[in-house]
Amino acid sequence: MPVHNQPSSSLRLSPKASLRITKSERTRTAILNAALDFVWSRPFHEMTVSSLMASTGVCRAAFYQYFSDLHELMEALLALLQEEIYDTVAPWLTEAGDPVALMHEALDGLVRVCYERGPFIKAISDSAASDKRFEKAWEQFLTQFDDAGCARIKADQEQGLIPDFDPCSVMFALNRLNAYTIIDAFGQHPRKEPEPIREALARIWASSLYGAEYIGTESSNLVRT
Amino acid sequence: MPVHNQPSSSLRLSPKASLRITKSERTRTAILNAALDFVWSRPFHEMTVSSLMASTGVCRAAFYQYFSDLHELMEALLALLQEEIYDTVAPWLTEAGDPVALMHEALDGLVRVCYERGPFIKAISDSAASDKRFEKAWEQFLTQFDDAGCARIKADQEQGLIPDFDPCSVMFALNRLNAYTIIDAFGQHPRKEPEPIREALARIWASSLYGAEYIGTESSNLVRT
DNA sequence: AATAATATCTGACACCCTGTCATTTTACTG
DNA sequence: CAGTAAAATGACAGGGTGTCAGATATTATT
Repeated sequence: MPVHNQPSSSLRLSPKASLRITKSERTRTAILNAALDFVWSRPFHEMTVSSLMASTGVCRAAFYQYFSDLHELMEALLALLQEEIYDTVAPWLTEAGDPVALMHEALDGLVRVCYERGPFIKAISDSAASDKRFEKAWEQFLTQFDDAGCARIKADQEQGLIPDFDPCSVMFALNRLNAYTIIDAFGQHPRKEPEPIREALARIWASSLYGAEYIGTESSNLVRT
Repeated sequence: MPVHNQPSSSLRLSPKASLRITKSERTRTAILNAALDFVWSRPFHEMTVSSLMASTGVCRAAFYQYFSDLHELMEALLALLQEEIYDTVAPWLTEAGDPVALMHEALDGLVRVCYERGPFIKAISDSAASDKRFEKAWEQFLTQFDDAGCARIKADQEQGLIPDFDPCSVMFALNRLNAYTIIDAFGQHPRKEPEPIREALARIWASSLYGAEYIGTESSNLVRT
């Protein structure tokens, strides 16, 4: 078993903390963990139901008791990622406070989390290329941030903090910037260094939204509410 | 056969203008055209050697006389796209002149071409998810623009037109911005409207590189050399 | 603790796609 | 209009998928 400097085990699932752990729960978790292990070190397109079930010790056909196919499994994993990322960037999206500082914090957190999960996120994105249903799930994952970010821009535009432009298309573009810069930079071994990537994203977001003077990480003097 | 407002036939290949058109050339072109037709209306992952050869009238096994697999075929198509796109954006990358105006022209052309080829470009990108070799070709395709754009930024930084930041990571990010914004916006039917996308990209590039005052399409007053 | 009921697992099957090969058919060349 | 080289063909093995009836293990009941 290959060793990596960032063990995928950090994302391994532990069985639910319920009193009775049914065999079903254990098997399902074993399959999810086998998938997480797999995509940490090998590309998604090499993952087969056979290879996955081989590493759980359960017969291949049992897989279909838990997932209708590999893409449904990936959908379960995407849900985990979605939650983790949303928690990280939520402050800029929803909370009141200095918008520039919150934006920088959101980008910091995003880069940190996605650097950790790099190859896993790439696997998610890759698997969207080969399944209509999952492609829609991935699209919705991105759209969620489009909508939330768009609302945030609108709010800041009303306060005069952001110049008047079409918030939807700019947010659409900035979210693809983040998603795919991160996937291309952190999706394969060896991953690129996170710090220059964070700086590049921060620069682009800051200058596009709030203007050149807010490019640094330090918080602005803009006070809200 | 479904009808689209942007016929894929605009990209169809015609047999080379040589005196003798061998049967081999005709078959090869027929396969490439079958692939172009296919990916215009259906996702790449549904494309099979069988389905392709069925629409050429030639036996499936003949496919392997021309390409070792579907991804090698896609590599041939990527080469076409690469040429077309490079020609469009080359002015900003290489020529002397007002850098801001040239950048806007490059983005104009890029959006125009990629809107035309939308679903085809998405097929290229999708196919990179399922083959190590082709993934490298796609990566090189992007890296080519990273390198050229990075050199351009450096040159403009030396002239004081662009502030001092790490040109490589910013160019890396801006190219992913373009590539995947375009793929997500124009890759499926119905495609998004091109104009708002163009504006969003232009705004982000202009403000990130040259500053907020050069966001409009009109050329700047900066004169070079 | 024994047994009934239910949940989980299993091996075997048909299906589809791939890539290869010996062979046949077709096209180019002199 | 041959003769040779190129192209196309059908058949094959290999490997992956998803399903099912039947076997086995787990849980619940008395």
